[in-house]
Amino acid sequence: MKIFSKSDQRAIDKRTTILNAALRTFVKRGYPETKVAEIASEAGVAEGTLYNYFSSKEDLLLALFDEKWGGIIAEIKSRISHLSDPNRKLKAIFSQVVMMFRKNRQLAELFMVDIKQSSIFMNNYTINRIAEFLDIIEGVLEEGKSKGIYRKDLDTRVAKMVIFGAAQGILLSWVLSESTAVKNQTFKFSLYRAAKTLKDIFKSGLVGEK
Amino acid sequence: MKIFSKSDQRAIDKRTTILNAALRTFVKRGYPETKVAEIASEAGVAEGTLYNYFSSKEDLLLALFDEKWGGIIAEIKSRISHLSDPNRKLKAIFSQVVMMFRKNRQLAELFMVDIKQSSIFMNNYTINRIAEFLDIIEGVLEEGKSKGIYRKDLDTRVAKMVIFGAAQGILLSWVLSESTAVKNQTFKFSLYRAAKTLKDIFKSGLVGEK
Amino acid sequence: MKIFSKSDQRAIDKRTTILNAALRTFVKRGYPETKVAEIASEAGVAEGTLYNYFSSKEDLLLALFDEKWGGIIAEIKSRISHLSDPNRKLKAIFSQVVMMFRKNRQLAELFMVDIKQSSIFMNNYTINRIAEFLDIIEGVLEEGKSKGIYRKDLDTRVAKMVIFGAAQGILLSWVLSESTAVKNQTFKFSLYRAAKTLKDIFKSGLVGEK
Amino acid sequence: MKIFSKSDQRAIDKRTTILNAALRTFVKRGYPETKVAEIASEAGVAEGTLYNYFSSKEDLLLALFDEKWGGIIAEIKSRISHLSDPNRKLKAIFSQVVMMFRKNRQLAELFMVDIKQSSIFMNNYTINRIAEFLDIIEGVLEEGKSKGIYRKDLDTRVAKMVIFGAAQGILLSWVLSESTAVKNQTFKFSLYRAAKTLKDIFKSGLVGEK
DNA sequence: AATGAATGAGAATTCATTCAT
DNA sequence: GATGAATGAATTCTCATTCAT
Repeated sequence: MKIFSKSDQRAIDKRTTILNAALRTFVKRGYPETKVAEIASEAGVAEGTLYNYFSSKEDLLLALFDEKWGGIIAEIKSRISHLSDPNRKLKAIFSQVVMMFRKNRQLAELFMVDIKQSSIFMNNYTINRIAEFLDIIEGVLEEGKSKGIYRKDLDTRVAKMVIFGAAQGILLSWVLSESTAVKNQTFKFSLYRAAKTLKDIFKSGLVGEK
Repeated sequence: MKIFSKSDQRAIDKRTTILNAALRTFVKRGYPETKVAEIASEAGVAEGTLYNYFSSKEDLLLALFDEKWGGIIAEIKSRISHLSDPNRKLKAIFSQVVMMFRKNRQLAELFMVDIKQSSIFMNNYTINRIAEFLDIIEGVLEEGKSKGIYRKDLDTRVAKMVIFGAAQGILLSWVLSESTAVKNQTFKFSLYRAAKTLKDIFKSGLVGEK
Repeated sequence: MKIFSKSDQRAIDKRTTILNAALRTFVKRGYPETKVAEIASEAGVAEGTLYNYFSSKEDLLLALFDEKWGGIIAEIKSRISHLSDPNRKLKAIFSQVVMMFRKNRQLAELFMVDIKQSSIFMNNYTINRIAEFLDIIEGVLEEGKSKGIYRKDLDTRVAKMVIFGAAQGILLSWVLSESTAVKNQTFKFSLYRAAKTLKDIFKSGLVGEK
Repeated sequence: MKIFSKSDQRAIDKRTTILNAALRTFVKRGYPETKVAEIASEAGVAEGTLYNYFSSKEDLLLALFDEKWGGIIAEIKSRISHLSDPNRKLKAIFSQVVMMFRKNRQLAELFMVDIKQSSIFMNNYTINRIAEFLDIIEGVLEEGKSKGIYRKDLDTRVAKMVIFGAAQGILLSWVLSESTAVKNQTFKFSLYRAAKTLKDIFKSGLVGEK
């Protein structure tokens, strides 16, 4: 069953090659410092070729965000669809994010640091993409409220931001923990330990289980 | 007791004038889109003059961060020094941050959105300044642990990031809540209500008190 | 008697197809704004194919000029060969040009406006082609002088340029008369009326006959 | 009586310097082939400086056209205001143009050849500037008609284009007469002789005086 | 100290042409 | 002959910073 013709395949390969080269280079230099020439060179194509697949340097960042983020969202939706307990759903959401980012650390750096260096960060499009993720969380929280698992007075619209922010904080810690700036600190950051702490806090607060 | 000579005073005034002009302009346009000429014009001085007080455009952002952030830190330290209960200290920290940002919304936008658009974000210096704030939180958490108020197994190095991230999430919500992209949503964001939600979650988790 | 083989014929058709597509596109966008890709698309062939028939984009313009202009010259020569009166010859020359351009307004625009936007305008080749036309006029003028119809002191080398320029002025008027810039003017340009004015002026000057 | 301050004067000098350098370079290479870097170098300033005085390369051409053309128009208007005979006025107009271009041959080349290579040629602005000149001619022709000097049936709207085109033809001849393409021709073009021919033709047509 | 004109390095993007298939 | 993906040279304009006045 051949889905793609040879030339389609070639195009797809090249597109992916360029996208991956862009990811590596954006991460290595940061978005603004990355020169188009460098991406092309990294991908082993001419600069012009790059513009056969993407309309601009920023489009490259947007495409990267779109594809990778879309993949995460899809995976999360698929995972939590099998679960009924809101607590398990939240846990699944977080593990999925953590796993995803562990598998591709560059992605975490790109999303946490570089995506904000571009004007696309404030685009409606990007905001809506992030909102998708927030909406999943809010849905779970609402479900938990209606099932009597979460407190009745929980403001889910705020809570989702708290959770999102907290997760961001964790990821930022992780990213920074290996940056040169904090490398010399003795503290060894463990993403799994951090996720556990996060879960504990949201489960029962800072105060002990008692 | 004269501390500053007249010319010193004039210099300080001009420095402050420029700094405030920079703040307004950075907030209005975003850091990368802000032209030095615009800051100078906004401050009513020549471009060259600006360089008598700051070594570069980035230095301006750094100075802004430094002074404003430093003020917040100092204020927080002063406030919590009178308190003994870690919970109250945490609350004081948050209210202080919220009040500070409420008073100067531009500052919130700058720190939440623009500060990351500059490479100074990853500077050791900036990280250390943020670390100062994180250390205050960690100190309170550690104090709470030793006093038996917080759970023994709380990973304070992670928890401080969670708290910081959560606070960032709240502030980002607030900033975005009035962006054009989400303006049409009916949800009216209240910083106070959000702060309460944050406190509740950290106090006892998502699950209800009882 | 077969002059062209089937494949020759096909080739000629394609050449003509491309040439006509180029004419339409040059006229629509102007020479510099016309992209080779657009001509190819308009002609329904691949970009590469175009280079099997023409060596460059400029060559396309040159060929267009050559063929169309050559056709006009040939037609003119044929028409005036039957006439003996220089005045009638001049008139025939003008009517022929006017008719030619009326039939293909795009051609007029291309020759009046776009041909000058290419460096080929100053090519020896192009100049010589224009010179061909000028020489026909000069020939008629000389004939008129020797027949005693035109004044003895007429500088035919100058006069031919005057006539050529005047005709250009008329054509330019006509082209511009429908440009947006002058469309709102009430003046409705008539190419025939203009030709008559031209003839009258050259026949007896600005001053009235009597 | 000091009209300009020192810095104004400096700015004006530099503006003029750049404008003249642009004129020389446009003429030498043609507009499209002229690189901004070359103009800057020719003017002895940095490239950036050029953009302190003109907003773009095209603006430079426009300014050149504007100032030089405006000067010609103003001079012509001044000259013919003292005359009452339409024939003398027409003659004055032509001599003025010829003198102007003789004094600055580069200008003639620029206006006849290069100005059309830019899209500004079809700008409303440029067309209106040219229309100014045409209107002067039309005014004289109308005056001649009402004074009974020119034929009653003269279509002045067409005639002005004929005259303008004829003048253009003359100037083009002159410009081309020294181009490499026709340099080897024995014909030595005389602008004065050409102007006389032009006048004769318009005065009494191609046919002799009597 | 203040000025602001001058600087010039720096980079994204276009598009005619080529050539492997 | 036809294709169209790949090429990469080539160029304008920006703007933080400098420095002569």
